[in-house]
Amino acid sequence: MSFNSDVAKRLEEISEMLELLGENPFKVNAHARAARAVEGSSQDLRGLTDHRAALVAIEGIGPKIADKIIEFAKTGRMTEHDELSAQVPAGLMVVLAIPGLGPKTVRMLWQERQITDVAGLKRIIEDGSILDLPRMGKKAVEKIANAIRFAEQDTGRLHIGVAMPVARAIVEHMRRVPGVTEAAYAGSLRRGKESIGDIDILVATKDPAGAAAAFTGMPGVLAVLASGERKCSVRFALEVDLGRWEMEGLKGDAEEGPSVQVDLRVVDEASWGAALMYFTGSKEHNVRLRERALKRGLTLNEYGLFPEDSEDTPPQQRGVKPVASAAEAEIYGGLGLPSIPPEIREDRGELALTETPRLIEVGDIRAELHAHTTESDGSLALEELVAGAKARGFHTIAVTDHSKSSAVAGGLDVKRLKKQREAIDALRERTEGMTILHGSEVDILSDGRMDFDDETLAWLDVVVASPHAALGQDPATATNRLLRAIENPHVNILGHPTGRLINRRPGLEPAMEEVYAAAREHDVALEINAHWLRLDLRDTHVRGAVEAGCLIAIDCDVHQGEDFDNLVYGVLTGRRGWLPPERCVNTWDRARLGAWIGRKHPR
DNA sequence: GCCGTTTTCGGCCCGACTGTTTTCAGTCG
Repeated sequence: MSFNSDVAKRLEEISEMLELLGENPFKVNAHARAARAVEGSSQDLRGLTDHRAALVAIEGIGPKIADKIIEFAKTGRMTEHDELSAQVPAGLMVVLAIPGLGPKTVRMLWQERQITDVAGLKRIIEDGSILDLPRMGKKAVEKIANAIRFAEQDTGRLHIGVAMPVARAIVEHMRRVPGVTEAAYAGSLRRGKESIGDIDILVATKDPAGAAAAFTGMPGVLAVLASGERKCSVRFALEVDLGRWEMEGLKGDAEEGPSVQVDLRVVDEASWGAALMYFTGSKEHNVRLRERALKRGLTLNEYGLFPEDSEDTPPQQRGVKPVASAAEAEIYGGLGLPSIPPEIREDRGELALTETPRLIEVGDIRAELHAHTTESDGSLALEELVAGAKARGFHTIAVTDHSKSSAVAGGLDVKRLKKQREAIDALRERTEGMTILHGSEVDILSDGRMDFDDETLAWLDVVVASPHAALGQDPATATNRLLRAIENPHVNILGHPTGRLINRRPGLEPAMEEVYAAAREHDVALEINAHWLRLDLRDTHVRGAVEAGCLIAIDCDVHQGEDFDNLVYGVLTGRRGWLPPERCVNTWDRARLGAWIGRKHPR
């Protein structure tokens, strides 16, 4: 785990333990916020621990928390964390993680019945003694029991590539419901996060009851969790195809199969923009917007931006006319801000923008530079791959089958490479309008050596260098390994730099600042591998790389035809990293891209 | 515990839903 993640985890735990001890809620929130600031930071905070002022300069980190971070860097411990851990049983944190059980209830269970873990909670549910506690009726207890059951089989967050098709299908379903004038998905999915907790669907309609009925009654609904006038929640069945990664680590109820919670919010058309903004989040972004509104004598809620007054009743209930409400852009404008793209609404500096940034879009991408054929572990023949790239309007496709060390993936040795070159030359003869580059996804061996000698690397048209094995090595070794690959004079792109698989394995944890600096110096593009199981670089790394002046490549790592469709996830990740199109080599025209690649492969 | 274009002290976002209540507390997003 990276230093930032380690620190964030401890700060988050401090926040939760303080909450269970009944501490000041603002102190609790301050730690939670600091944890998010640390987790979301694009720089490795370990490098800042010699400069206290630099830590304190980060929003959400003050002098006290800075000292805790410094202590952790020096000693590997946080005294406050240790002291709190001695007071709060570890099992209580697991109980707190059960949806529907909040700090007040868990604290009450702990104090009144000495419950310190899930097993204890199950025991008093089974013997019925939980019913004697305040606010614990039959229905409440049944809900808790269901939540425990689901939590025990829950796999955590859902990959964006699994959630997105489901959300799109539900939005289409809701659009066809009579009376519905607008439908969209919101939440972390709209922000393009790599994984999501649940799916948020928003509709505008004149017939809320009809929309709710159409939602709770649609095919795929396994259970209705809540059903109100403005909000419904259901558990929805998932069909998951992990393709060449066999299904592992993603499981659901044994009988029902994997599922996801989907929330429907029903709003009036007039407040569509305010509602979409509110339900898109992030929570931190929204809080900042509300604070900003208050400073300007306004109040912001999911119904609109209103003039501030001292009444207790919310303005929309008193017929107060909003300053803005129908469109997101109007509300940002009313707050003196440019429109902020959903992907960067994370309270990571976006509210200081004076104009809407031009971030990369799917339509900007003109080339795929990382693709496999049946020669290694792809399922597309050479001709099919090139046809697929052409169908998407690309001007360049790079054929980059695995190198010889990736034996299980059918990696090519030099002899097979030469033969492949003949086939590519022949295909070039009969292909118009498409530049076909003959490259290789060359293994970066565990010590940083490349899987081919320099002569072979130079002979290839393009080289994507990727780590595939020894992904558990320590950070220092991993850093040297990647730096050595970047320094090779024939490497164009560093492929999936960390080798992580989301929710599956953490991958390498190199010193990213050093990787950025070397990549910039040696003119190597860092890849955003667009497969939704990888998204590697991840969003925060992209932000760091962009700030460090690096070039980025967004590649689908095509193994089968559908993989081209993963481009959207790579682009979303780029947008979350504030990536402008000109810094992504896949957006360049044929000549510029060819010249950039060719500098390392002279003919 | 953090923060400051009214502040270095006194604030800290806002509303819906649920279940257990008879006016509201807790949770969630």
